[in-house]
Parts: sequence; structure tokens; C-alpha cells
Amino acid sequence: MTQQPVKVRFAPSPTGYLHVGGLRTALYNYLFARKHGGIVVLRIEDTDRSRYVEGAVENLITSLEWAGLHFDEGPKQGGPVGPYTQSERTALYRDHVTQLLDEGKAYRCFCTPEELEDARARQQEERREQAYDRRCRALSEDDIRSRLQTGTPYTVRMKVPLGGQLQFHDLIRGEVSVHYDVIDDQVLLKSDGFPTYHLANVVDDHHMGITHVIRGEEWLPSTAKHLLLYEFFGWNPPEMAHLPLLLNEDRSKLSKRQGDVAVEDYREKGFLPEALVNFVALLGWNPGDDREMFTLKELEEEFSLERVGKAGAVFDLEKLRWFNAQHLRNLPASQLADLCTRWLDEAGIAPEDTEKREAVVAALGSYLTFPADIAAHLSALAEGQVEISSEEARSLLAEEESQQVFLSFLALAEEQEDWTATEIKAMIKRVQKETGVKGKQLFMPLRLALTGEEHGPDLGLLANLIGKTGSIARVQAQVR
RNA sequence: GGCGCGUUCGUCUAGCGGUUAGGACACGGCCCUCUCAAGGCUGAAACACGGGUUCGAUUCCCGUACGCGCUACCA
Repeated sequence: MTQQPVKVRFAPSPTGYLHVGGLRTALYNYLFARKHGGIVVLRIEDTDRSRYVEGAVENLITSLEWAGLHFDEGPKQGGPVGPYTQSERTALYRDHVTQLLDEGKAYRCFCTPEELEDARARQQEERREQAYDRRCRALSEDDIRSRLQTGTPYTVRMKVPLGGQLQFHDLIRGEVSVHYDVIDDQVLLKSDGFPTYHLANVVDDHHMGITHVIRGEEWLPSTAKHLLLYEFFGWNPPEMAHLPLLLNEDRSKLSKRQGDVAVEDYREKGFLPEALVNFVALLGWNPGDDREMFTLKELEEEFSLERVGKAGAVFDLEKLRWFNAQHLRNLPASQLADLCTRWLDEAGIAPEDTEKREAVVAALGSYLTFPADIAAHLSALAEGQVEISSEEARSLLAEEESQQVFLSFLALAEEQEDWTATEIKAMIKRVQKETGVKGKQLFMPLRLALTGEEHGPDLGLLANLIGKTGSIARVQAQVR
């Protein structure tokens, strides 16, 4: 492997959305490139025409950019080795197939999908190994010519050596060896003229100058085929690094059936890109110490493939929620207010009153896992009267002691000049002195009268946010 | 069925021959506190199993079990 500038790629197929596993693969590629001052390219692997999904590429790019992952080269921004969409590179693949055919390293296969299907079913039934029987590998020249003349559709398969084994070094797994006799004569060119993944990824990685292939573990078994192709073409293969899989709770490969897998699903649910990236980065990688909170920038400096583990990782939604709450809390008040803008508007807190909006989110920040959670806490601060729904609360408010507290509070509040949280706290202290009521008996009636809730942030803070007039009106409303 | 890869608390993980096996999420307790969150402290909780190698294995080697992946004219 020659020492050249690092160049990696994230090569998803446009199936409609970005899978969180794909996000992690993209992230690791991105981090590896950034760490080594290299280049990261986005390549679209759309060689399966039957799976074409409208708008999928745009969606993919939107999700990647939302996560903060920006590519140096790709279908949108172009680059020196484009195009970056495989369906636009078919001529290149055909040329390489022709070369292989000419050199006797590949052959035409005229078997129909039905025949292959039958053969497979039979092997399955007899519980034998499932592999193509290579019947077309031995076709005579005449045979091939006559079939071509009648226009019989065909595929092109690679001629895998009949014996021996191939060993390679994986940056994550170490030495891996595979025997040739268990490798199928893989189809390289489909009968519709499009290449399979196996051919296209090798041809593209080579021509795009990819130095490190970082991809999911599901590709490990076919890596031998890919390496064989490099050999056929006389090319230097890139370094290989196969990432452990992301798993469902039952430890199967993370799939749609068992929950959300699309990045956009998480986005819609109120997860922050910072949180999702942080969480997913730690699914398979760790910094070697106890740190867990990372920004993308920090990850760019810390990441290394050496610290990527080998075993699959269960996607634990509970921990992701925790990361979200942490990142939400780390946000400056202005940003948090922006995220909560919809609910602040609904609560009637004027958009121009940025000071109040930021004070509100600062007071409520530690209660939130998602921005939307703020709605549940805002009713206490909204305009108008509060509603006391529980019977228990109503009877507490009616108690003689509570009524004394209210009267004392009202008298002092009228004279109160400054309505800051600390002043209000001091004032409540005076209520305590006057009435002799303290602790829970003092605060709970006030809290209920002011907010209608029995739980919430510091009462001084809340009364400040409700304002002097509002506070007095609310307490007044509870006086018999 | 074949092949490959993997296996430390429920989950994410640290550990790279000698540790009271550490941290985080979740869970329990305590503290803080008017309350609820947050925060602090704390508790319970793991080396899949069997053989080697070694003075000594969670760590190295081999088997077994289990799990997962691949086995398409899908990626």
C-alpha cells in the first residue's frame, strides 16, 4: 500500500433514506479523513434499477448535512474523478468487463434467473452448500457465438480460482482468510448492462483513488472477491476496515421492523444532530478514557480506527435520549429558545421579548429531553388564570393556613418594587415570618396558586417570569 | 447446510499477563431542596464454557457453545 494522501468514501445506495448504521459509517469515514487531513467522497451506488427511489439522493444528502457531515467530493459538488453516481459510469464498467473477458478472467453466463433459482432451491432442499455450479464456465467458443447471435441475454461472471486461499489484513479485524473454493463465480455485469456492486465498487475505488475502504461488516465475506478483482486488474488494493454492525435489541442487524432506523425519523422526533452523532460515534468507538460528551469537532481530533471495536453494538434508545438531554442543556439559551420557538409562541411569550424567552428556557432546560417537552411546562407561564384540576389541590388552597399565606403575600407584593427572583424569594421569607407558616405548607399553596402545578422550577424564578401583575392576580384568585 | 466474524454488568464500553475488573445509560438508596427535574454521593450488576501456555490468565493459543453476518443478475 503506497503512502498517499488519505481518501475515503461513503457509498450508500439510494433506497430512500439514510439508515443510522449508514450515518455511523459515513461519520467514521468522515472522521478518518478529517483526522488525517484527507478527502472524503460521497458516491451513489445506484446500479440496481429496480430499486430506484425518487428523491432518495437528495434525501440522503439532506440527512448527512443535517448531521454536519460535509463531503469534499460528491454528486452535488462534483470533483476531479466524477461522475459520483454509478449509473452515470456504466461505460467505464463495461470497458473493464471487456478487458476481463479478453484476458480470460471472466466469462459469459447464459443461465436464466429461473434456472439459477431452481438450482438454488434444490441445493437448499438437499442441504448442500449453495453456489453456482459454473456450468457456463466451460461453454465452447461456438456455443457462445451462436447464443450471442440469437441475442440470448447473459451476465458476465468472474473466474474464481478453483483452489487455494486468499488472506488479507483488515484494519479492525486483523488477518482474515477465505478459501477460493467457497467463493462463487460472482456476477459482475448483469443482463441489463449494469454492473453489480462487486465490480462497480472495485472499479470506482481504484479510479477515484480511494486509499481506505471503511464499511459495514456485512461486506467482509465478499472482500475476497473484491481483492481478487484488484489482482485481475493488476491494481493495488486499498486498506480494508470492516465496522461492527449496529444491532436491534434482540441483537439482529438493525432493521426497520424493530423501530426507527432512518436519520430523518430521529430528526423529526426532536433529536439533535449533535446528540445523534455523539451517540452513534460511541457505538463501536471509544476515546480510551471515560469521556463521553463529544462535539463533531472533538471527534475529528480524537478518532482513530485502532479504537474501533469488533463486536456489534445494540442501538440503545434510552442512552440516545440521555445524550439528547445533555446536548440540549449545553446549548446557549438563545439557541434553545430558537428550538423551542413554536411552543414559546403558543404560550404567548412575545418573539421580540428575547430576554424573557431565554429566561424561560434557561429555567426549564433541565426538564427537557426534547424541545417539545417544554410545552408541558409552559402552561404555568402562559397568560391568563391557572386551572386547579385536582380536588386535593383545591382543598389545600382553601385551608386557613393557605389563605393567611395568600393575604400576607398579596400585601407584601403590592409594595414590592423589584420583582426579581431573589427579591421574590426574600419576600416569601417575610411571608413566612408574618404568618409563621413555613416549608411545604408555605410554598405549596403559592406554587399551586401561581402555576397550577405542584412540581416545577424554583418558585422565585417562576414568579419572576409570571410577572408582578400576573402573580398578584393569580394569588388573588385563590382568596376566599 | 457451507463459510466468515464475534462473545466483559440488562445496554454502550475500559482493560492490551499480576486490577478490590473501571466508567456511562437504565435501576435502587442517600444528599441538595418548597416540589419535580437537574446535580452530587452511593448500591446492586459482567469476564459464555472446557482445555492448554505460563509462577500467574478477563487478557495468549486450541476446541465447544451461543450470536450475528454472508451465501442474489440487492447493495
